[in-house]
Amino acid sequence: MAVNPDSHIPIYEQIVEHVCGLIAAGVYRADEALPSVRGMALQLRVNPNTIQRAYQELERGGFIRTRKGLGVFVSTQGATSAQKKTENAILERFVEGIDLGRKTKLGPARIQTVFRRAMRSPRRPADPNDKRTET
Amino acid sequence: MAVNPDSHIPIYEQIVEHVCGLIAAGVYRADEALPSVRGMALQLRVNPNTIQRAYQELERGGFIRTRKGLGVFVSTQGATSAQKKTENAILERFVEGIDLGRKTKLGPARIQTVFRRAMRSPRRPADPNDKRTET
DNA sequence: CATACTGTATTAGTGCTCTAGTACAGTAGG
DNA sequence: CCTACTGTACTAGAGCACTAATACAGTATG
Repeated sequence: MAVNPDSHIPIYEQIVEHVCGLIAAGVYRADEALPSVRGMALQLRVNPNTIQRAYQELERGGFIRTRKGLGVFVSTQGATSAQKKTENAILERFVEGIDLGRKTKLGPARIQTVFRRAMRSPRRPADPNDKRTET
Repeated sequence: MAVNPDSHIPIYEQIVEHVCGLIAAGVYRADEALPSVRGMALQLRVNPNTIQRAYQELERGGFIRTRKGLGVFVSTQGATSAQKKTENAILERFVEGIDLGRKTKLGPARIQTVFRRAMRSPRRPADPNDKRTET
């Protein structure tokens, strides 16, 4: 994963969504340790404080548990919570798009066509408006 | 339309998308005048400069033409351009959502289910539209 | 020309994000 | 105990995006 500093979405939020996705996908499992604050900061080339803020939000969301001196661990219900959150995020994106379509008087059929096209597109191509980036 | 100042999307960009949608929908037709910078500012309760910036971007995108002392007008190809742009915006939202789903290992069927649910939801403004009822 | 409307430019201020440095607190292991 | 690793807290500052106020410039009309 690489952070996109040009996005209007703050870096710490990009990280939150990224890590949340990894937990939801089962890359990090319950009770498994995530990279340390400093380690992750090195890895993503951002300031440790930025990571800390992301981890704070993840803890507030109940996805992880942090323990001083030990590290950061996926919480027991982390995976299911993350999955729920991610599904909400997906729903939100879809509703946003559909809303746009309705506003410009596109019919449902047309909107669905666009969706099918989106399903076919393999992966997000590099975009100036991109909100998240890949590893 | 109500602007959402709490969004991480800048107000001027919200306005750009909004006006673009109106043009695409045919609410404003070719050569028709849009509300003046100051008029729109009053209407949306934002600073005229914010409107100006939105109009600047719309002009750069070729959707409108501005003339000192006269006003702002929908360009000849404004509608078709706006439709194209809007469809791209929709596609982008969909791809974003789908991408999220893929990252969390959701199958296509599951993703489509979420989409259907989104299609059913009548309207979901990500912002409280009725947050303040000023004059 | 005077007025009143248009859009434009410039400058300033506010708030948020991010970075940086430093210090503190808990745990593990030699 | 000492060291080295964990997370945490705090302060200060730079940079940037957004907003705001004000002054400038062009057009129409009487």
